[in-house]
Amino acid sequence: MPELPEVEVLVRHLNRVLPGKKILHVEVLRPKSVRPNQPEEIETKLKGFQFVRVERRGKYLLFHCSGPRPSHSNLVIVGHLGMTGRMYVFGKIEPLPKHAAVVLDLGPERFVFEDTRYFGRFSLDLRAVSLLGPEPLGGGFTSKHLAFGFAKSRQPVKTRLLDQTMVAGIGNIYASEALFRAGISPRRKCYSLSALEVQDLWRSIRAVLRQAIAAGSTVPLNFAGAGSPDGLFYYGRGPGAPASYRERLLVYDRHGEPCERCGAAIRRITQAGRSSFFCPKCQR
DNA sequence: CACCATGTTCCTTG
DNA sequence: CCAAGGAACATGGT
Repeated sequence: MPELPEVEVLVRHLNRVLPGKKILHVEVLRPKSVRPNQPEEIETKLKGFQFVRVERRGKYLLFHCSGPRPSHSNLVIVGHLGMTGRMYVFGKIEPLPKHAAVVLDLGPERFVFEDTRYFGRFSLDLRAVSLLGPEPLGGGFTSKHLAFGFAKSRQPVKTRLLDQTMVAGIGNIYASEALFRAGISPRRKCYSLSALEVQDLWRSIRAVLRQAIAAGSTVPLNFAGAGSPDGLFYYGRGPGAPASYRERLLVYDRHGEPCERCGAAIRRITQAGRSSFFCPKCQR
């Protein structure tokens, strides 16, 4: 589920339900999900703490918590959804999902971090967060910043956009979408982009992310979905995807379909081991 | 069985 | 030394 817009929508939701809730008990069912911490460490350190607010940094979720006594220092739990992670607050009657990784007892409810592939995290390790580049929708991300990040790079621009230390939160879907919007081929070398192209791309990145957040915010999320916490948010383009979502992805996973703008067939290529989608006619 | 998947990190290569 | 590419991680869908 993991690019910036999806995490942003999730964070907004969690901020409506988590603040003020106290962690009465912690259960780590998948030790890998809390790495590099130990399960016992997580279970003992989190117990008794209370959620204050949830913050997003790139694709990371930062759960700010306060201790049971003022003498306790505050605590930040670092969450990341990986490829398949989900987080939600459930009534206790609901059965735990097959791949529940961490469960927090909140009293009448329970917070669940579920992660099929266990690429995600729920730890106390802030190192990766400290290395992140600026927020693409924040003031620290300017077209000059982007130009600087491209200046000496011989990487294809698509690959570079996925570097979280340059700018935080862009993933495989929105990298392709932003390049399509800007009319730039994913294969272009970073240093070859003109100042105007960089500015177009900068604008496109922000527009694409903003639109996705807006779309996700309008989808009726069902975080209490009975047995199917997935009814809430679908991040692909399958038959289960909300129409608003499907329509917004103009090139991603549309290999062979006609380009929305010119009708040419969308192409799929592999870059740095990952699929990129683009219109060979519109994007140069 | 083969190939694909929204991400990050580690190791190797050049 | 650095940049870039690829594999690994683990599971499920097609």
